[in-house]
Amino acid sequence: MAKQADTKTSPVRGSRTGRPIMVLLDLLGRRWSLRIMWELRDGPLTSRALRTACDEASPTVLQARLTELREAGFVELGDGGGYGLTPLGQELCETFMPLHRFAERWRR
Amino acid sequence: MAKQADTKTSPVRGSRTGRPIMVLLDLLGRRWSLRIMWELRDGPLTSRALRTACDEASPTVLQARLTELREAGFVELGDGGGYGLTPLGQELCETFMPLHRFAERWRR
DNA sequence: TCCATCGCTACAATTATCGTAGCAAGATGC
DNA sequence: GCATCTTGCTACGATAATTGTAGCGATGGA
Repeated sequence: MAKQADTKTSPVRGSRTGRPIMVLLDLLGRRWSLRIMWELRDGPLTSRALRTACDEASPTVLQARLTELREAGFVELGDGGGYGLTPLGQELCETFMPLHRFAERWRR
Repeated sequence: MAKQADTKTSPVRGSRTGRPIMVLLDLLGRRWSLRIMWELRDGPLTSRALRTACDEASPTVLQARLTELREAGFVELGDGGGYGLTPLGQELCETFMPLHRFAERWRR
């Protein structure tokens, strides 16, 4: 791969300040990031199952997001295969849960 | 512009199902969407002030996001100029507030 | 009138994402 | 052994999104 070396996902694309909230908003603002977290909320999925859950999103970008989310510590590759949320990732995911109710109200 | 006609932002790029949560995750998963909501949390900003707050992001995409967020009902253009959150937008923004605390803990 | 700022747009260059195909490694069955 | 399978993951050309710079018409003061 050797695209993103060792830091986070990149020299923080969306913010020069490096404030954690900006880094987080940028990371989650990339395509499929939020969706991936959302789809993993009920438990681990294999890479292909995740792809199916994400409307057959291209494996290229899915792999990229997965790597980023893994480096961020939100997602991990289970020993028996399959991607799942880390405890930290679950915590983050629960932060989004109110979004579900909000979205339902919002559709009108 | 005439790119997105009258529906939401597009025929729901990130999801074919049209489930509100997917539409929302997709909308917020576009670049600068989350950031814009975040920067408007303390009150309205002029388009240029918002641009400054968003690390000089290009006005092209900022306008695009602003239009989408306006069509979604989260942002409005105040009578005296300046973009601000609608009551609905404030509600959504408050949903993100826990993210701030989370991000601070996460940076380590 | 001159100047500043407002919201907003054009346009080319650069990135990111898509879509399809396929790899190597590890199971499983025969 | 040896065919399958499925796993995580990658290559690569085509397409769509984003960037950066410049500037528009309208509005409001001096």
